[in-house]
Amino acid sequence: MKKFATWNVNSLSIRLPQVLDWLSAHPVDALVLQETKLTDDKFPTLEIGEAGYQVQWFGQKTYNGVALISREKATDVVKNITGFADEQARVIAGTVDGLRVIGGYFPNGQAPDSDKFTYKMNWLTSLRHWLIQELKAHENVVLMGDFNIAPEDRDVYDPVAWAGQIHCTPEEREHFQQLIQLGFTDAFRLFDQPPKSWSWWDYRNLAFRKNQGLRIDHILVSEALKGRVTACEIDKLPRKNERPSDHAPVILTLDG
DNA sequence: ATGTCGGGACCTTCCCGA
Repeated sequence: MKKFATWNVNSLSIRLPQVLDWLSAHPVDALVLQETKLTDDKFPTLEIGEAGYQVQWFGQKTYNGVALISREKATDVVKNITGFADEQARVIAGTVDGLRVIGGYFPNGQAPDSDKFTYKMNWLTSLRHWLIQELKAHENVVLMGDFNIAPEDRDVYDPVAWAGQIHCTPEEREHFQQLIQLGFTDAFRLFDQPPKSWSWWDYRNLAFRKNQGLRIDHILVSEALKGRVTACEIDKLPRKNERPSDHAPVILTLDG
């Protein structure tokens, strides 16, 4: 049995103790983090090493930043999308125990009429082209992270209010479906899930208390892995911590 | 409710991004 997870921590400086606590309760084989918001020289390699994990990291000042934490050292590490020049640190990929693990912090996009949305569309197109190559090179691929896309209306607490809004536009959802068409499966939807399952709740408006959220953090598995998936769950517990991230971790369990 | 966070700088208060 193997376990993989993704978590947007919204600043690893603030959240490191929670990440270490979480790892001791959930000793996963690999965990990808998003929004570390740390330059590479400030990355807490020592603390993560003391917890018994290897780590690869790729960050920048103030914004973005990703990491791949794993029991076994990741090899063939790639930072950002090959073939897409990007100022922003958003992707880290590595091979762990024969599985290609790709962690992504997809652009937020801000608003459908913004420059940031155009960037998001270009980023998604480039990601897809690169993934075609990754899928040719690796049979077992796990693509996970903060996609900043709610794929369907059932992934949105108020689909009417959010219709056409960022995370829910037809263009973003089309990009998500194009990833699925590469041969990926949304592991969360392989199983019956509680209704109103979200992975993100706005800090504002008492959103978590009212369970007003979106499912925008995902774990996609390649065709060869689909039959090995035995569970995929959102762990809401860390969102109840005293200084929580606005995102909850998502956990994948594989047979064998 | 444009309601909260986190980081950073023109730094104890504002701005941006989410």
